[in-house]
Amino acid sequence: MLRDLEAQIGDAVGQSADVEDGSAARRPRARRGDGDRLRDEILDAASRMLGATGAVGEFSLRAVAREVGVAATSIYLHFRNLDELVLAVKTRFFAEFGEVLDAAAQAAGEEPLQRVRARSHAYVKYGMENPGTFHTMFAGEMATASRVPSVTYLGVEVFEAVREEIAAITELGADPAMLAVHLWTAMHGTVALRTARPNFPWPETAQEIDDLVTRVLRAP
Amino acid sequence: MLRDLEAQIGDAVGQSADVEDGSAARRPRARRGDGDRLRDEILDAASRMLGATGAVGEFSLRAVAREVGVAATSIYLHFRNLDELVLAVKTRFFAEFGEVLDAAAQAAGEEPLQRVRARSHAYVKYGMENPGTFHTMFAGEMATASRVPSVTYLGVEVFEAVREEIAAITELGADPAMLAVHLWTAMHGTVALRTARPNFPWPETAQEIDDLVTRVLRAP
DNA sequence: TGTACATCAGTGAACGCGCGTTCACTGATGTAC
DNA sequence: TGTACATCAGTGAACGCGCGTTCACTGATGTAC
Repeated sequence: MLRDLEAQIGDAVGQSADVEDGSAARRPRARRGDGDRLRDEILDAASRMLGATGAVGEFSLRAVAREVGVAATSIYLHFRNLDELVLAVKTRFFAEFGEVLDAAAQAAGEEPLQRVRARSHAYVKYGMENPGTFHTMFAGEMATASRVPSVTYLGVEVFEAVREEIAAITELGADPAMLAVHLWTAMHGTVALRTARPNFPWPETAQEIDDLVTRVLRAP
Repeated sequence: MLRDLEAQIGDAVGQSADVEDGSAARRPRARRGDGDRLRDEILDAASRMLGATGAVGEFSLRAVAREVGVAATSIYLHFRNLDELVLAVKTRFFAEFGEVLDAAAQAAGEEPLQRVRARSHAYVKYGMENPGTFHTMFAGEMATASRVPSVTYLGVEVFEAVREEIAAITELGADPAMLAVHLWTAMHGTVALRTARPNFPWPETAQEIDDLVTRVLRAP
């Protein structure tokens, strides 16, 4: 009862009475049947954190719980362990990444070469603007220490989409799958190297991508 | 005295008497003026560990000390902190990497295109065979949590060497620096993607590299 | 040739911290009767 | 319309662990006299 009163006063003042530690305020508990809301909030917080830093030092189960404003144990209500949470984040990242690339291709019209070109630019743009996200998606087992095996095929749609568009370009005189791997490799390498060596005097990005795409795809 | 006796017995039997915990046996202390020997041993152990795993879970100052068979505090006799040790390892890795690439170019003869080709194959081969080393060299600040800034230009020789060889190829009709970046990017991406997605149906490596080099370097 | 002493090459206990995970619990809320 | 009760949505203390770093120390060995 005393606690209720304190809480009301706290709410009236716009803050809870005894929280002064700088972390997110204790979040209100969900309504009955609405329990999955916390799952979303955890996923949101984890995505935000992994997207920002690429997971290095600050990411941990406890850190996610702090960010959400919830007890560390509450994570276990929705994810079996940390690896499962990270896998969920990766899956979400890849879905978003795929949508961004598809939207870029869509905006480029019907001509398959232009679509591939747009896709390539979007790939690098996304990677450069979201290095944490990119790192989380691709650094995989090596960097995340996440031993979830199912990551193996995450991101295959990215490849499939570009392979199909390349196959639609006539007179290439080469295996579209090979060319798709070339392009994927080149775009991925561009992002990886540039984020790893930000101070190197790289050529202007758009020009490099255009030149790479042209060289990889032109007929002999 | 009793300890000396025990040690002698231990040596005679081929193991030290009271060490049974599975870690490396306590190493003998260096002779007077020979103190830098420990520095080398620490560097060796750290290189071995980072080269094997790419640093993820198992690497730590204390783990290095255990591997060497020395008290954790002894590391501080030779390195100011963990970051400095990691930087020393990276520097060593890049020196070795550069030598491997140079040797490959050397073995390919005088023809610059063949040298570039050999360099490219060696780049990918080294990366695929030493994923931990590769990751340590390039994942940099993002994955290692090492905030040493001087890493920025580590590996520039790798670029410089290939740029010069490309410049020596006549009738390219393009900026050699741009082409060198293309190749570096492509080889780097090949290693990065293949180690990140080992189960993807990649084309045969040598063939892909040859095709990539040809496409990137051929005149219009 | 002997010996006091400075130096070198380390050691070991302790610190405070954050981590993943377990366990038993709490208290609000919807529902069956 | 009232109320007992099951369920839901969490909490909080505790565990054992390994970490980076500090501090005061130890004991062998070379060297100056």
